[in-house]
Amino acid sequence: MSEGAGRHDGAGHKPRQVRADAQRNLDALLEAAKAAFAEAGVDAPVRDIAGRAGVGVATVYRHFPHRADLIAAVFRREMDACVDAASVLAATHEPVEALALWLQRFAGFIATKRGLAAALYSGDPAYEALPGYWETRLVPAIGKLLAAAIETGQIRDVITADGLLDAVARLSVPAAGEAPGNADNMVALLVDGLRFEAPAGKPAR
Amino acid sequence: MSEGAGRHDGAGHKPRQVRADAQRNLDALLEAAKAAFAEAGVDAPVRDIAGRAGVGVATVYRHFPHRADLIAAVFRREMDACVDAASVLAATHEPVEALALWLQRFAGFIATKRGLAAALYSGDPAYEALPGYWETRLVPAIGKLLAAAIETGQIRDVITADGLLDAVARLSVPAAGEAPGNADNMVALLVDGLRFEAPAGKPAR
DNA sequence: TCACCAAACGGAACGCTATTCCGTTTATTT
DNA sequence: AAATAAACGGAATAGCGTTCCGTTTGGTGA
Repeated sequence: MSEGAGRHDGAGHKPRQVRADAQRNLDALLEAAKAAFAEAGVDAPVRDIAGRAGVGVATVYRHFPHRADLIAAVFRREMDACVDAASVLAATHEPVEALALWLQRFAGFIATKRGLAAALYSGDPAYEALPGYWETRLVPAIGKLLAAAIETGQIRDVITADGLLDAVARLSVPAAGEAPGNADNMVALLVDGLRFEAPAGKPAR
Repeated sequence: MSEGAGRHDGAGHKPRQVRADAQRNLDALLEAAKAAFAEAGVDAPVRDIAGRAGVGVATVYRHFPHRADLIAAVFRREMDACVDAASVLAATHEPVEALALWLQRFAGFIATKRGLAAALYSGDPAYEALPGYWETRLVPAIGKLLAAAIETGQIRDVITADGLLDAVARLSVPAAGEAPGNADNMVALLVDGLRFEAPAGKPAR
């Protein structure tokens, strides 16, 4: 969220600071967009988002040249929050529980992304960088949780971080005409599957 | 041909035949839509499609209440063509070759459906019936080809018709930043994989 | 053959969207 | 406090799906 506001950058002659109100608006915008997308899917109109944030549409377009850029920014931001949650959970829970909790958190994250999967396949160049971000940030995060959980001997070492992440994501993408909340059950089942016949553990429940 | 139209309309009578021009326009429309979708993806504007077909937009909406209905109709129509191709290929080629050719045909079909996968996940109710159609028509078609090919002993019996169809479809969905034509290679590889160590065959190449 | 008429038509009109434009406001600097 | 460029809001533009409505036309019964 914070980036190095360069005091002496090589090229700039007049490194005027970013205006405080601009930064405030940017934050409000991202927050409003997140809420709007969760409520109405990624098709939420730009006007609505601008209205929620209490800014004009031009402000939206100043920060994000295209609507898709805003979507991508919100998505990245939420991925970052997921990544951060991983270390917090790792520090406050037993490894296996941390893994399970994080997967539920991640499933919830994906579940609110109605239409995002569709957008990703739309061919819009704004989304091209997202899969790379996924690899770079999420996979290492879950990788540590998974490794730690395996380390305890309570779950089996039968899946890669990448594979687990992908599976949970697919299970969590909302399908037409499916009861919501089912994804959570399926993810839990997955974790129980990992626990099954583990060297030092027993199946849950 | 034998009734006083409107006087006593018996049940099951056709008060009036479908007008010839209406049928012509419907055909032209489906053809134009198919071309437009192949060229510009499923987001092709209704106006463009109507223009290609030489009709007004109202004519489009008379036949298809919503744009999505037109997309679904074109999709179904092309699925039917695929299904028909299966029996033709089965009658004119050796079983294994027929299977391989049909899979290439199917891959080409999916490859032209830019944005269709996205549309399917959009939640639009017009698409809800398509997966069922898929199961009902395509799976039996490939099932026969696959069974016949296995029968020859030249390929292994290690995959279901459903699974094979699904795999080829996934391989063929155009991905952002991927070289086109790669899907064909991957599908060919899949067939070679089926041939590998088959009782009565040898790996291709 | 011809007159009739509902089915079918074309294109303008409507409402909603993303995106751009431009005159005004304001945070920051001097 | 004045100067100034960044940032602003909202109206304008452009393009979409969908609807409306006056006009045309293929089939039919006479």
